[in-house]
Amino acid sequence: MPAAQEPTDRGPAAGRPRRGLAEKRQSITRAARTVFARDGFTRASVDAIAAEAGVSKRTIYNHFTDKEELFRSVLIESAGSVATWHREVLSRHLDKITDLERDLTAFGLAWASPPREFADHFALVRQIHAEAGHLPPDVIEAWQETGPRAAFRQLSHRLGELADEGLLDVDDTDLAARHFALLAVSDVSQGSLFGALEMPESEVNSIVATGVHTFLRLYGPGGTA
Amino acid sequence: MPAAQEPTDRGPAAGRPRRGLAEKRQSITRAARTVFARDGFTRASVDAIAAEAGVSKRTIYNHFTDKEELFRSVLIESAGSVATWHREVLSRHLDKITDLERDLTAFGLAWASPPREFADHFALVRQIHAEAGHLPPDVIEAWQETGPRAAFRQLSHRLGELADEGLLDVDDTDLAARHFALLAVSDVSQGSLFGALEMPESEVNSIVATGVHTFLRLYGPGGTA
DNA sequence: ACAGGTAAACTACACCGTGCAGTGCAACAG
DNA sequence: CTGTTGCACTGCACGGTGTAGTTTACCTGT
Repeated sequence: MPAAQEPTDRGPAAGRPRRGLAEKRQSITRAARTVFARDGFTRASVDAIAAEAGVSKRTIYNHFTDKEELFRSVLIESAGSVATWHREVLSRHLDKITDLERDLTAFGLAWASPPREFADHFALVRQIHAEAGHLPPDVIEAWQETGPRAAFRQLSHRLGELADEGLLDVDDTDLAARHFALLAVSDVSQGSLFGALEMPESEVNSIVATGVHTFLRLYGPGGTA
Repeated sequence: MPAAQEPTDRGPAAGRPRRGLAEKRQSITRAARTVFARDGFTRASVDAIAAEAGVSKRTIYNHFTDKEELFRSVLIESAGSVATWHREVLSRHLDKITDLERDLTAFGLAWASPPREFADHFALVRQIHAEAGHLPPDVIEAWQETGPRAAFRQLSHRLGELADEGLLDVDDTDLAARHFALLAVSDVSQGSLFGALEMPESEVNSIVATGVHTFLRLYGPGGTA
């Protein structure tokens, strides 16, 4: 429901939707994402979001009926943008394989240490986990679908292709994707309390490298170590 | 809830601290754990906790200076009791090995599906993750130490022993413990949104079994598949 | 052993201050 | 005319306190 609908087609002759209009909405959701990520739904105040967005509180209620609707919008939008980013990363590192372990490691590293712009998002994910009991199930469902599951499917698909090319020895691509995520990424996530704590880059490197290595022990071609 | 530390026998020349009254404190922390787990720190109201505990709000402020101090107490107490439970589970399934894969699977299953009484705790953990940025670092540190890290150390130690007995092929026991936790338990956790969502028992069984099987492909003796 | 005393612990309830979601409205800008 | 702003304002929920009165657990005196 909160997807990127917005027909916004006001009037025939009246001319295009005012340019500043949609941008306001975006600056609101951006600010909201930051504040929600930092403070959580309950602690975050609409006034704080308005301030962060450089917008009057009234304008927020002009675009969103509710604090909760705002939250939901932020959720899905954020999941979408991260899924896009994830697809890029996947494509950048895994489209052309030169050295499998090297490329997988680079991919895992990029995945495990997202750019600052997406740090908000992962804090937001922690909020979702905590709030799950207070969120409508369909919202959670929508988030999972556009976010993590989409990312998973892409990885799974690509691993399948690599297997077809003989670079990997995989029969259950979904399982392999899960294992890659667990070994290379979740290990980092858990160590850093899911992004809540800082982790020295060297340690991230080490964990990802070990994770990828382990992954290849499981799925490397020829069952080699 | 933790060990049996309250004999309740009013045997000798009584005690300085009144007996029946001191247990109010425990009913408060128990109720607080439930409410904090369900609603999170911010959303949870002291009045709600008082009601849940069957105690007047004033009594709570009689035992704890602060809502935050109450939260901290709940945190550490809960982590401790779960660590105890975890030690029991580990001991029950891994003290005597008859069939390694079978025993490991039973252990992972027990770990991944804690009894109802501890459901609160894991909800609480999700709250910690979300609140991490608003929690004093020493509190987080204390929680990690008495909780997850303690559990980890035990598992790591036991895996080392099993390796010594030739049942496993492990050189880095910490890494092996992490891998076991990731493959057998985290996979379940993530699928169920860390306990926020229900997961059919059959799926839990399947995931754990697969995880243990994979673990043994990595660490099984003789490097067998 | 039992009546009564004592103080600590507890309760009920009113109360303060504050912060916050959400609204109404008049003035203003493209 | 549509969207925005600033601001005042309502209503409410909550953290925390003060207090006066009641219960409880223990300690006596007889």
